[in-house]
Amino acid sequence: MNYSKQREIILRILKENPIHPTADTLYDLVRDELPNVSLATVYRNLNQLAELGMIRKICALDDKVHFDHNLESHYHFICIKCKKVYDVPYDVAPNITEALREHTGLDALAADVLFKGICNHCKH
Amino acid sequence: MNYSKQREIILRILKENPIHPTADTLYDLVRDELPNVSLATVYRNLNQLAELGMIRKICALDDKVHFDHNLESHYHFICIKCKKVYDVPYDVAPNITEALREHTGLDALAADVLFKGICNHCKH
DNA sequence: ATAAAAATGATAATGATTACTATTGTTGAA
DNA sequence: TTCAACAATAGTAATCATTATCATTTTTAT
Repeated sequence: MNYSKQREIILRILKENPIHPTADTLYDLVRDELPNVSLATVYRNLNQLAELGMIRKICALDDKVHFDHNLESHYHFICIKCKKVYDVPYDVAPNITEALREHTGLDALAADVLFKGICNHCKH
Repeated sequence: MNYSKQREIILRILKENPIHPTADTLYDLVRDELPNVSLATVYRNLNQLAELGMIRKICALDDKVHFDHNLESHYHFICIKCKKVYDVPYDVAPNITEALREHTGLDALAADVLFKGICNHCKH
């Protein structure tokens, strides 16, 4: 994978933002710095970075894919009103992959936990 | 919601099948009994039934939505090779909604857990 | 400096899902 | 039972997120 300014900026902006943006949202953010960037470039780079394990994809609702730069084990909470995705600490459900193996014999490569509800901001 | 033969058959076939089918797969199954059914009807009914809480949607990969007639608390395992979705018992990660509240103060209306890996069938 | 490989921007294509519309089916009351 | 109001359907067009294509530009190793 060769260097590209586009990829560097995409990754930096994703890292700066705790909002777990979609490709579309990230496209808008990147365009502030790089007005001629193509939406295809954003998708291409996000998929490449995810493929390399440098970022993660989050399948949050039934529609758009969100992206997460945080590689540590953790989970997510999506607000069904504002659609924001929040991080949830690993401690909430630790060792579930081990529990899966004990209970079912299945080996999981990944465990995605997604809570759905209304965030504190939208409650008020 | 008025009765319709289409909805009855769609729901019955979903209940008969443990495979967590997509709308597309279900469309094929329903057409065996009701050759003139429309794909739009399948989508419309699945969404209505999900809206009413009579079935559940599973956001499994980044692409298609799967449907689940099992309303009991349980989780899922998707095989990254054959794409089949298997049920995982609730015991593997019990009380995670309570754990979420204790750790974060957030109230979750739902908790979706999706393990990814290779199923025993595809391993051999 | 340069040639090969990789990445880009622009846009067309894809594929899942939803919207639209004319028609048909269901329902509850007269 | 009949009938009007309304819900649901089949068929198909439209939408929208994502991916593919391709000519051009950038990166990189020699």
